[in-house]
Amino acid sequence: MSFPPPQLWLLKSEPDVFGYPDLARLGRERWNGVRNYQARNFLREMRVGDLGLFYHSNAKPAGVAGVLRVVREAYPDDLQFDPASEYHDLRSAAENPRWSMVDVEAVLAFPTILTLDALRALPEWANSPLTRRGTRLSVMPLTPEQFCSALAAVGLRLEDLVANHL
DNA sequence: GCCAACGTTGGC
DNA sequence: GCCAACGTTGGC
Repeated sequence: MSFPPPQLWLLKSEPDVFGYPDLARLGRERWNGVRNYQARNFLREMRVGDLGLFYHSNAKPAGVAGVLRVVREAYPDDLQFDPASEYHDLRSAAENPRWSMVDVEAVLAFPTILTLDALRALPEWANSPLTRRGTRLSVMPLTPEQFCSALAAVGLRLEDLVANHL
């Protein structure tokens, strides 16, 4: 794999608002609207080339729908200064923006949704904020074991992902 | 700095 | 639609 090795992430979105198929159609999009400091800090750690799982929350079924890649590192979230947006933040100053976004591109749609139940069945995911009760973090780092076990659970291999889609 | 009230997340 | 769990706000 390339050097430095990419960091791995999981990013949640509600598919009724923006789902993996929307990203696949657009090719590339801003990941904006994150309004939680811990999640924002993870966005700021992302580097071009990092890979992420696109997770559908508040969905039937909830689960991972595809793989994405970071194509632009953190810069000010456009919506915080948009009065028409529900993500408008009056307390965010233009000279010191409070919220960040990255740009991501679609890499690969999972052949089927990897459901939350299926993730819970994977030992690698036992301690993830995703599966732990009561945590609502919308952007989180993944271990290589978590990432690869999720791929494997839908019949994908990291080598194939790298060879065919990156 | 405490903490009650409130708003949001997100599975069910 | 319910509601548990959590983060944020704001009075004190």
